[in-house]
Amino acid sequence: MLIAHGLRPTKQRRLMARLLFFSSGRHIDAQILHNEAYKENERLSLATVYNGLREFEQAGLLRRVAVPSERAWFDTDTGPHRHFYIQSENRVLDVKNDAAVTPPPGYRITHVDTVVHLQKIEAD
Amino acid sequence: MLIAHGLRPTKQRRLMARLLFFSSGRHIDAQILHNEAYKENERLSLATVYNGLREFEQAGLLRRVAVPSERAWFDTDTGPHRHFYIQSENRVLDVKNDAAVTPPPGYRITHVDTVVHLQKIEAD
DNA sequence: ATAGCTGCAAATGCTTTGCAAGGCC
DNA sequence: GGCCTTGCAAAGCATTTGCAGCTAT
Repeated sequence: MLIAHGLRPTKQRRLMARLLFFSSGRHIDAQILHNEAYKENERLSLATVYNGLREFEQAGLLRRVAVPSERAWFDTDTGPHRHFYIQSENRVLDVKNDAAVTPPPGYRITHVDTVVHLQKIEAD
Repeated sequence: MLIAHGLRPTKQRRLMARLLFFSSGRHIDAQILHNEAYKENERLSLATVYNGLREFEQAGLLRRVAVPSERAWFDTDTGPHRHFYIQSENRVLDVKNDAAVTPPPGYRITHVDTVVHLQKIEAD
């Protein structure tokens, strides 16, 4: 998987990949991933986690989620789908149903933020 | 306007309000606003701009836009509408047409990020 | 008068980077 | 072996905060 995306499969990157993709549809930030590595008694510097997440993102393995948090969130599901964000709990969830957006019980929608990402078309 | 939103109309806040709302549908961050203040030969500390933007946001005069920029963007239009974001130029635009999302000429859509903001419903 | 603001600088928190040491092909 | 990667610490940014002095009401 790493090789297929042009990344050398080092010990650290293999660990990160294992933690990230063992279960699907995960939402993580650098701290969380770093903590998980420590729980597995693996040494992994925080800087390497940041660099690794950026590499994975550029390789198309992760997608950055646009939540107004002070931290950067990544989603292991790179396909098109929407997110719930609970600011008070700093938590990110997937919108399961693709048709209707139904908030989880006990929560109400305050507002919806839609950002269409653009890229300049190169001239020939 | 400031008084109506519970903010004391100090010199600095009046200046910020003037810069922000003189024209409509503006997208700004703290740096931009600070620069504009300097162009008008007004002294306004960057910290005051940050604090002011936060106050304006909490007062409902501004809305924070969820772009994956390292800086926080604010929109003077607090109504529901969508945004374009051009990462390479660090620029935010409104989606004009409410029905179809048509990118400006010369740009193509890379992906769409939708975040539904939730809030916990307080128990009675 | 007095509660609330502002300015400055320092602190904070997240993220990136420089560089020497180590690992992968 | 040679080049890419890691780890650590330091640097870099954006943003917030502490506090003394100032300002609306």
